[in-house]
Amino acid sequence: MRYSRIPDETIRRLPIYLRGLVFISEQGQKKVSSKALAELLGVNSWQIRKDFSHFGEFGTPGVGYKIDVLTEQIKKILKLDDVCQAALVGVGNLGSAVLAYPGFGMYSVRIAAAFDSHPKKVGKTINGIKIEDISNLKSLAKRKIEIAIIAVPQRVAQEMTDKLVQTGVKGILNFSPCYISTPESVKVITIDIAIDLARLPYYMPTG
Amino acid sequence: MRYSRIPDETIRRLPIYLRGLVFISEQGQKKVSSKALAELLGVNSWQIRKDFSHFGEFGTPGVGYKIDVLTEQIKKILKLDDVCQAALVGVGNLGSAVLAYPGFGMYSVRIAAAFDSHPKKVGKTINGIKIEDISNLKSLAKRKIEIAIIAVPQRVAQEMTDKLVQTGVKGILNFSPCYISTPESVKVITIDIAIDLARLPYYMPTG
DNA sequence: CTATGTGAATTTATTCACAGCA
DNA sequence: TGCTGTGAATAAATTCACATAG
Repeated sequence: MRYSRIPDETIRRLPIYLRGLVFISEQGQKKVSSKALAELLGVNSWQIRKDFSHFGEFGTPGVGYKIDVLTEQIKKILKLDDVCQAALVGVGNLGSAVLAYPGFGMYSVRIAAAFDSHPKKVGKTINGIKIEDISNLKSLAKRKIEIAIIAVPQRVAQEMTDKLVQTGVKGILNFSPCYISTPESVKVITIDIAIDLARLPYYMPTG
Repeated sequence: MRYSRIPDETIRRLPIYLRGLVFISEQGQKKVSSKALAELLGVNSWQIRKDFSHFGEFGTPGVGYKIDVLTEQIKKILKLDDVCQAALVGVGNLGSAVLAYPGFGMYSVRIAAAFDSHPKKVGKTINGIKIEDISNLKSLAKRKIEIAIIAVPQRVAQEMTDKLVQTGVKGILNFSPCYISTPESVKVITIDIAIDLARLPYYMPTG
């Protein structure tokens, strides 16, 4: 079933597969079977094959998948073929951790600008990125930055979002622990680092 | 349909509802309708009602839900009625941000210990928590800490996990960007802060 | 008249089992 | 023989429509 609509759940898993493929590739491997990838990632092999089947056939029965071909395909589906520039808004504890995080490069995303409102932070350089004053946010339009990562306190999250939308940002990764409202055309993904911890006790054996 | 098995997706959403309820409560409200809560959180009202219906009936038709009753119920379902102690392993950039994060208290989780292997960090105090050497990990068993948050490099994530399992930890929140293997009895939830960013371009309009 | 709670319908996702290719 | 790719079967989640309660 080539090129049917790709289920959202499959899209959610593709970056995980990508991470696994990069890992295996770094170990010098050229090919991988769905079974081997599944074991590395803690998922089922048939799930992987079904997911891949939604956007083509590039495995070889009896052998497996060529890692470079598969990696390229997944990046293409996720629209990660070109390097994408992102801006960070809010360089507090969490924002600093995001700025220092090495894992974005794998997904072709580069943090190219950082903003904060605190005078003590503005002007400092972290990881090669100079922190700019929040009033500079409007320069994003000219700089062709279409992704923003916000890590600001809840009380200013919506305000920052509105400003970002005005500059023409098309996607926001929201680390603030609240819903932020945007036009249909601006996609938001929210990560609340506490919220997953909250369901851990539910799954833990009692006693 | 009282007390049927609660779907996993409902469990995933309960902490979000809890966050919303705490927010509304802080504004002095005592009651809330599914519609008002839905608007605050950016979800559907029927989804909220359906979710709640899996574990009881405590709304009043024509009025809404009493916030305190609902909050208590959700905490009970999630097993968050008692305060839960957690240990942090790995006080790097991300670990420090976790340690400073104010949002865990809402879910009755308190970070009670922190560990690192780096001699420069051991002995320092962050947010009232003194960082201990990783060799002290075995003391967790005596201290009745059953939740661990790991934020260590991938190459030592499995090793730390194995040690934590040995101390009797029953749940792990994993910020390391890799799958970690545990016995059935130890629940793992993984958060890779880069992985959600990777699917943002897919949902962004092209052009 | 308003808002809950829920059966039924629909949509979506997972799992299985195996045909078919290298 | 080993592994992919996929229809069919199953399971799960979402959405709707409305009876019912305050």
